[in-house]
Amino acid sequence: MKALRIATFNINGIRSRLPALLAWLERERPDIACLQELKAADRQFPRQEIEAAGYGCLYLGQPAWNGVAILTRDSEPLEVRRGLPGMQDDDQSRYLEAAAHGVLVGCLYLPNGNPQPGPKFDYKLRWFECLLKHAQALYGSGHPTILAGDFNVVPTDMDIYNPRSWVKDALLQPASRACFEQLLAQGWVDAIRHLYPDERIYTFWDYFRNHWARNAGLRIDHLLLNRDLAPYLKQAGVDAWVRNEAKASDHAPVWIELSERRRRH
DNA sequence: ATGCCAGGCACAGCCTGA
Repeated sequence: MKALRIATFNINGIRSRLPALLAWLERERPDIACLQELKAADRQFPRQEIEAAGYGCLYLGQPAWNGVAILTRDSEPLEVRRGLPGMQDDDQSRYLEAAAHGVLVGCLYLPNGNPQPGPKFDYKLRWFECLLKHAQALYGSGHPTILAGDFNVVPTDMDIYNPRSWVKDALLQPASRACFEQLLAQGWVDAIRHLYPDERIYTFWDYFRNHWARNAGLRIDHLLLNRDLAPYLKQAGVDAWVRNEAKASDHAPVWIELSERRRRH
């Protein structure tokens, strides 16, 4: 394993946010970047600009909504899968899987699920069940694997500034949290929480109510490592400076750094 | 209980996000 930096970023519109994306790539130089909420059809994806920045890319878009991409520095990602197994008739672009830099990467944009209860929440749980099934296979695959993306789940009350005002939100529902806990029960390591067990760390601050200035955030973007990759985890963090820029996405990038050698067992 | 801000599209008010 070579030292790697892997990031996930819900960009909230890759076309309107392209200058911010390029500035972030240039400053942070992630080896692998998973993007969500492209809000662009494939023919609108800014491939040339991203390649000019030194990144190969795979993308699964659709007009106006959703959309995921995997960017790899100085290389071409090898596509493994587009779409989640069991969701073949899903018309929403939410999952892309690729191999790059010796790692298998699943880039996901889990459904929001609001309002709940209702069909959108049912769809979220159905999608999550398919993810759990696929994640189980990936976990024991023998390949160093990461699941990265916007999971649209606040895992615990420590992952939100104030759960009371969100108690009815799909992101905090016991059923949503139970699915996330099932991922952890499979053995996946939540990189941020593993390295910072007691800290309040957020990845999303909505545009309402001055939440960014008040640091009233949620942690919903996650990087999960399987048993073959977790021993290499060295560092993790949030590029909060991105959220402070003009016309920023409501999410900030989250990243991990892997070391060349195993660090733990 | 609802709107708040923002992107995208049908380019004018909706729909969606979380």
